[in-house]
Amino acid sequence: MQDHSTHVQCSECPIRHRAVCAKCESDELSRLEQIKYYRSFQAGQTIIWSGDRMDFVGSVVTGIATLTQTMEDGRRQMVGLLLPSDFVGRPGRSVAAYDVTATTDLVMCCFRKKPFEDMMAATPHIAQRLLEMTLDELDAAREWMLLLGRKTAREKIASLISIIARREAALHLRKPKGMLSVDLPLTREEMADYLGLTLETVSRQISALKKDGVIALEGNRHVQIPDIDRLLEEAGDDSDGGMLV
Amino acid sequence: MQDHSTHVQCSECPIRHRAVCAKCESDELSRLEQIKYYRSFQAGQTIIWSGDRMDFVGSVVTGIATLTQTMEDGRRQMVGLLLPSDFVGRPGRSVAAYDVTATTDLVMCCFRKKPFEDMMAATPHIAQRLLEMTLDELDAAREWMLLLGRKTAREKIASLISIIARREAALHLRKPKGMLSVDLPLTREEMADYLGLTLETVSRQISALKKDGVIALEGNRHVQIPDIDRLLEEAGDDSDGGMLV
DNA sequence: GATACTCTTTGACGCAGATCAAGTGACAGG
DNA sequence: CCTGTCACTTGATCTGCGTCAAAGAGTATC
Repeated sequence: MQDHSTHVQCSECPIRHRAVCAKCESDELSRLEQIKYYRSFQAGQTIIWSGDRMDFVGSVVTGIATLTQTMEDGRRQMVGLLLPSDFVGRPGRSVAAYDVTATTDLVMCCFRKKPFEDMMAATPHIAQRLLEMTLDELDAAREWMLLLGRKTAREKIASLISIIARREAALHLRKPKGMLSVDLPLTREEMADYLGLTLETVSRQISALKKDGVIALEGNRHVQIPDIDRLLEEAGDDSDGGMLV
Repeated sequence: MQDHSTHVQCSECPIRHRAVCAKCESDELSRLEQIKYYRSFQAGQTIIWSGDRMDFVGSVVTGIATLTQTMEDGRRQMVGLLLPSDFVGRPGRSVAAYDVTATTDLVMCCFRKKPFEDMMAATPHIAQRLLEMTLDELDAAREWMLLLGRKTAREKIASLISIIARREAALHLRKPKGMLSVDLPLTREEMADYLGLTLETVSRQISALKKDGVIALEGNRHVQIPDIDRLLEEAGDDSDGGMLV
């Protein structure tokens, strides 16, 4: 697979940045430009329900969305956390498999499915880029499975904070230096759904990490990390998880 | 994405069946034929360790393999179960991210990475087929996350049995009819690693399901399912999971 | 046929995290 | 200012599953 990532130009629309190479596919790019459109959602709004017809794919421009699965009796498990530039929707399927919810105000860049699929069939780079993104998501899902299946509540919380710190850092393209400081974009209940815990346990473990000096809280949603290595150790990860690359 | 699956011809090599369309890509197919080779492994043998250099991709021809992640203190979580025709290895990465282990005697059809990637770049169908397979895996991973995060031990066991039943049925292209009967290709410990439990809990819950008449055991590894709907209900799934399609 | 494996089952007990419940603080609206 | 709501914290208690331990069952080796 050729790497075109070095000469990608990013602009307002993340799909331009993530899914195609600007230099090599400029004509297809302009066709993508023609079929794209934007949708806005308010915090808390459900974008689409599992089982609904879904005739678009898209990527998050600003804000945060979640994918969740719900059992009949109401038990919920988050299975995806979408930050800006993340992709939603599956080419080749017309029914949503998960609830997609905006947890903050959110702007999404959408493409109607049919023309997007046509374009994908015509331009190999898009399919290849999408494959790469999907493989990354699969890796993230497998990391998540280890967390859900084998980590303690304390390790789960430490993992979540470091995952969010890592993703925010990657997003802003800045190296973490000095005292790291992270906004948690989720409520305690959403964190619980992410981690397979109850919200009470989430709250208790955050308090415990704070008492032990692993993190410091400023308000409820803002976390400061005096020692990232300490946090990663608490998370039970055997590597730095790409944090310091 | 065009659907060529209807006129695929399957033969000894699953990659032919799963990754490309025989009618449309016959010339590329013959090139795939030229670069493929087979490797055999014994039950229990580790195919590759996480962190090792991995210069091939491949797909399982016969037998069963697992992907597992291990924490420093030895806690293990299975993150992938590979049945015949499943694909291993990630184009664009040269280091294995998981331990890959043969749990039964196994034959794998391999392609050296470099020529496979060249071929993928040259033949769009391969990338598109691989994207589809990866998206399927991602869906399975997300179902698995719900299981790990929110299901009880009993539901986990019932889910595992129905998952294996479904996949075996799909493999043999036969509709389940009458008394379903399933071979569990995993030890109790491997099931525990799949489900995020201990082997003792797995054993206890299997005994409980047997006592309650949900399943019947014939030896340790062979399960009979008198009532598949009952089992699916025990699994906590809200659909039949494609069982009866 | 005895021994030594590995895989599995079953029992007794303890604990991490769920459940149930009460209380705090921030903020909006009347 | 009072009141309601929402997100969060903290406490008390319960329980599902993990841990530790022992023993049964099947298979291979000599």
